[in-house]
Amino acid sequence: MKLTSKRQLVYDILKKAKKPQSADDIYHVLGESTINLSTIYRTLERFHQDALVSRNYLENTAYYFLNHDDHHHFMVCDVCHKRFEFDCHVDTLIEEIKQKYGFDVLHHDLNLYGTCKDCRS
Amino acid sequence: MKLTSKRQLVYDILKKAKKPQSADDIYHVLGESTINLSTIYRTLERFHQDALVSRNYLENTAYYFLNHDDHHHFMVCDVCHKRFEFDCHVDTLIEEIKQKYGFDVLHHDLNLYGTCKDCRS
DNA sequence: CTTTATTTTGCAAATCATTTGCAAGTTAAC
DNA sequence: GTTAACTTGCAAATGATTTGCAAAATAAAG
Repeated sequence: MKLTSKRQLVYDILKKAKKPQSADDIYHVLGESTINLSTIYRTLERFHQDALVSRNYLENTAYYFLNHDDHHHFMVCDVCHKRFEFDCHVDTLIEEIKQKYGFDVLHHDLNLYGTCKDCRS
Repeated sequence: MKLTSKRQLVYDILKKAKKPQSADDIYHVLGESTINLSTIYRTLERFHQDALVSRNYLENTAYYFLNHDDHHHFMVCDVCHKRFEFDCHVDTLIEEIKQKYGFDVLHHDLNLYGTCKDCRS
């Protein structure tokens, strides 16, 4: 894979980001004069293929984050639609899956939906 | 919620289906002369709001299944792109989340990605 | 350091899933 | 039955993502 300036830009944003980024998030950070949206999509897809990033779908939008990051998971509140991150420990679950189905799990995607603390009260 | 013939049709399909169905899946079963695609979308969304069905996103498509069904989760193979269902036991995880964050989890969404048994050999 | 082969990018248009406005049709309740 | 409220079809809009193609950038070779 060639190291180009555009790819570097996208990579740097993912590196700095505290949360998974959608193509559009990145586009808004960089600005339309800096990079084309489709370049971002192609870059993210490429990174994903080359196992540099992981992808997580929230609703119908893809979010990407560097693979060596801790992975991210969200709780989405049905009432206020805010998103909260949570720590996930599914290692034992994944180990069970490997044993049971012979499926080698490389990444996973876990979202929770419900009502957040504030909206419950 | 009014009981209409179109809603009945959509409900019956979800009832009979062995796997979660996308709006398009249902549309293809019923045929374009029977129901309009947007009616299906509206119906599924309504069912979802009224907690009759659950929704699961795979890639950027929403899949729906009746709430009293066992819930469904998929393992998606990166190589052959086939989808396999697996039993999931995340009850303890969800209980932890409630304790830790005060977030009341109503449903969840868990997909695994990796390499399936056949593609590993 | 120039030439060449290969890959990447921008742009515009296409595609896919989903949503929406509006007028016409259906349902529930009086 | 008549009315008020809700649902549906249709066509057009939207949002996320993909694609074709020609121009630009990069790496490789000379």
